[in-house]
Amino acid sequence: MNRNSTQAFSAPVTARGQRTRQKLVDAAEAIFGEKGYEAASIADITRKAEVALGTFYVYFPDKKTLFVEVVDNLGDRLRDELGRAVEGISDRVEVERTGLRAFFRFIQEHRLMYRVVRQAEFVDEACYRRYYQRFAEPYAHRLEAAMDEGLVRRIDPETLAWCLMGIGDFLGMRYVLWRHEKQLERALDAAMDFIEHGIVVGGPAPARKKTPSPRARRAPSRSPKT
Amino acid sequence: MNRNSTQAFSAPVTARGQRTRQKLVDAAEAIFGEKGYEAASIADITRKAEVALGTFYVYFPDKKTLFVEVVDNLGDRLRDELGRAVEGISDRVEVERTGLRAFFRFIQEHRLMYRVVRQAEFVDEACYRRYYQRFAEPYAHRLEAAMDEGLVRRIDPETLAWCLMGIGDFLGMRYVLWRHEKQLERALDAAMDFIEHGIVVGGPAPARKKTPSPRARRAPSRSPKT
Amino acid sequence: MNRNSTQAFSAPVTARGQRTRQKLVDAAEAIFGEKGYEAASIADITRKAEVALGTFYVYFPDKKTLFVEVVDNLGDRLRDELGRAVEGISDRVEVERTGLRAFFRFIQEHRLMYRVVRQAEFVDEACYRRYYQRFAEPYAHRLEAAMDEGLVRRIDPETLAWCLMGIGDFLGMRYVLWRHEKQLERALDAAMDFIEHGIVVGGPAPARKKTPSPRARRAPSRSPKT
Amino acid sequence: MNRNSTQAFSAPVTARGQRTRQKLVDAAEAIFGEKGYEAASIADITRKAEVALGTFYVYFPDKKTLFVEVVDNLGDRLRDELGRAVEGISDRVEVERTGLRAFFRFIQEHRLMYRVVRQAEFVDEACYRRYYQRFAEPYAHRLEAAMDEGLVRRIDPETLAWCLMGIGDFLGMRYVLWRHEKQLERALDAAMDFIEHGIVVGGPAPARKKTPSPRARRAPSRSPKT
DNA sequence: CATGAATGAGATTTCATTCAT
DNA sequence: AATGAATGAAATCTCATTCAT
Repeated sequence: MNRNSTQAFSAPVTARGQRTRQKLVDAAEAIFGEKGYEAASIADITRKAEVALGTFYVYFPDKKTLFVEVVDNLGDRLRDELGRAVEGISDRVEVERTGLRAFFRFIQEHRLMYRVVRQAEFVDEACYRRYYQRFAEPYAHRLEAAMDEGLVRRIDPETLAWCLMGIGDFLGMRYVLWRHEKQLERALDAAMDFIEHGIVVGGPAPARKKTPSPRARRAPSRSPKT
Repeated sequence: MNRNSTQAFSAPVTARGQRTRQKLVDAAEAIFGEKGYEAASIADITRKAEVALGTFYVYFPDKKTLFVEVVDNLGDRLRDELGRAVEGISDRVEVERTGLRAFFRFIQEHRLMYRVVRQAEFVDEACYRRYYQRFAEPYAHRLEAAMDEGLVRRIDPETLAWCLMGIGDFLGMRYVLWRHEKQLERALDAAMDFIEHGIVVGGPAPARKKTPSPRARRAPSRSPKT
Repeated sequence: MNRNSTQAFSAPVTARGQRTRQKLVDAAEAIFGEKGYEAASIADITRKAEVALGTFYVYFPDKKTLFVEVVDNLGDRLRDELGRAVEGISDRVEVERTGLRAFFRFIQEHRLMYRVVRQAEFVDEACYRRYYQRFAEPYAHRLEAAMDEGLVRRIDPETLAWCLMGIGDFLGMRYVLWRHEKQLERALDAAMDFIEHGIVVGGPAPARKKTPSPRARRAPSRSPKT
Repeated sequence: MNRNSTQAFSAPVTARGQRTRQKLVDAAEAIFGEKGYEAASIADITRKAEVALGTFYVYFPDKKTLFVEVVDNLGDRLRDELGRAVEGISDRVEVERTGLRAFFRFIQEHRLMYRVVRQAEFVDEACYRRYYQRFAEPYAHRLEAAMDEGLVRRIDPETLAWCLMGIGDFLGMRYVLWRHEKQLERALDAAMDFIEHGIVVGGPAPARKKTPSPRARRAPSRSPKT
């Protein structure tokens, strides 16, 4: 059925080739973000990149491969940008606030691309997970280090990392993607208040609590210390 | 193209018709969850529903309309289920914990359908937003009421609602969809610890802090250097 | 990669469907014969059949399947036609002559189709072999029966069948396909002369010769019996 | 489209150029045999020849031209090889046997290329006919000469040549290409028996029978029953 | 109400060929 | 002479939707 050859895929490596390839990646970023993975056609991408249709297949074996590359690129850039943003900040709370702010700025600047990631789930699940896990793991490690230094309360670091990512993601969707940016700063402050102190009224954080059995914690916080 | 919700479309209303319609909705739920919106064909759905291809168009004007109905159904059911789960619980923290747990159970039981929602963004954005806003608004109201009663610290309720939704969403993805359910309870406890008390070590929750101007907070306030 | 469903292919079975299907098969016969397998496009076939392009895929999963069906059809018809032609003829030589003549007539009437078979080798080798073997086997059996009755000299029947098929095929190519039909009858007579008596001058057929060792037969025919 | 053989095409003539050209022809031989004309791509050929894609068009104006050259080469080599094989053999029957054997050996050694010829029919019919006619004509002449010398019965030489070619072709397909080589010698003996003496039992070859009118021969002449 | 054959626009992908280097 | 990036026409195949029964 498939009379394909057995050679691996190989794309041009000259400078000119690199330029063409980049044009395609950039165009894909824009088109995927605008229309979504399925609705974006190769023709859309090559038209935007101002190359011929066939040129696409000189550089990528198929649409999915390019999509995965675009998503991975996005992840790399986001990671680098956030890393740069919080570099040198020692106050842990300030790291979170700055990181969150940098994340929102990144979304603002790559509004279209950000939407693309959600699509990845049905295109290439591995790539989808990779996108989130690439952050979650180092994030958890840094949080754990902060806990060791006494800068953050001791909470299972992995869970905490995913909670904070969820907060960032949803606020980004609500206040950046959906264009309510006037409320963004207010929301950021409110979120930081929540992240710092939680929802419980007046309670100090319990000191050394190991994750308790769920039942035992029914009445948790009314400790005299408050 | 845009025959939105004001459809001049009229479908059978007999009992038999209702049954056929339901078969289609149920089948669509399964197929959309399994394959995603684009990859799911009408033929897939009618085959699963055990009706003829043409019957689809007796009940729905097009594929998108059915998809939107499925997503809306999903949202309604989730809302109802969570509502039922926390009904009658007075302890606010317990409401959160129970709600989170009910949400995870819902995902477990509708693993495929959960994935459908993310697809909605590029199919019908209104429906996608509706899905989240339907929760966010009442949630914010209930949180505000709890604040009024002094059960929850005063934080911008809308922001808080989206933060909590983000936490639930990401933990659900990480610990339910990605099948690490053995860690689910531990993660739930850790998350509740975070939600209750935040990340800051030992500090009491500040009483009445109004959202400060962003610039003013550049350096953490307790620093005389500012 | 391939999000195909797992259901087997199923084509319409109504009378109308049968008619459409036949139109496609007939058109394919003509187009394949005219252009060859590769050069014949689905669009060519549906255009000739006067149906829409998509209709093709209602009846056949792909081009190859239709091609195989066409070749198999051709083989069936040829077999039936030759069978009918020689039915009731008792003189064995006359059977050969009549069969050859019927074969030539078949080619004349299905000139295009006949060319198709040669293409099958690269399309579906099984189908290609089937085409020839379907004849070779019963042919060899009938020849063997004729040998048992003393109507034909005893020669390995399978080899003999393939020799006779080769003769028919090449004469058909030379004198029918290549349009030298004026010479056809003369060629038929010459071929029959050869088939009946071989090329050796004056020699009677050796009576009971079992297939001798190749070396031993170096000087074969100058036996006194001649 | 029709730049047939009178090409205004000029290729490099240096020694280096000749080497490159030969690499391409050799590679094409292999690739065409393996994949068939249509499925073989220029890229396949240049990859195998270890030259750049563009180099192809330095030596050949298009794919078809190279294919025709390959087929013609094949024909030339086969003719030469068979010529060499029977050189100096005086016994006519032995010439046939040796020629057949040499043909089979040629197929064995160029198994893939043999298949190429059948493809030629739809690529370039002239080349296809040329392939067979190049043999048929000298073959017929030699047979006629043998008849003049009384070594072979007098049968229309052209017809006889095509019959013998058909026999060789079909036996080659059946017993060499389809890998039943263990039976090859036996088949060769059986075929020679048939070729020498025909199928008719015991009968002496009729002496001077001119091709009779077809109608007159309806009933075999020796049968009183008619 | 229900059916399912028919439609055709549109998507992906291949590859012979060109041409600037 | 040789290169290989770029081209775009053309082919296969899918599927939402229509409509006659």
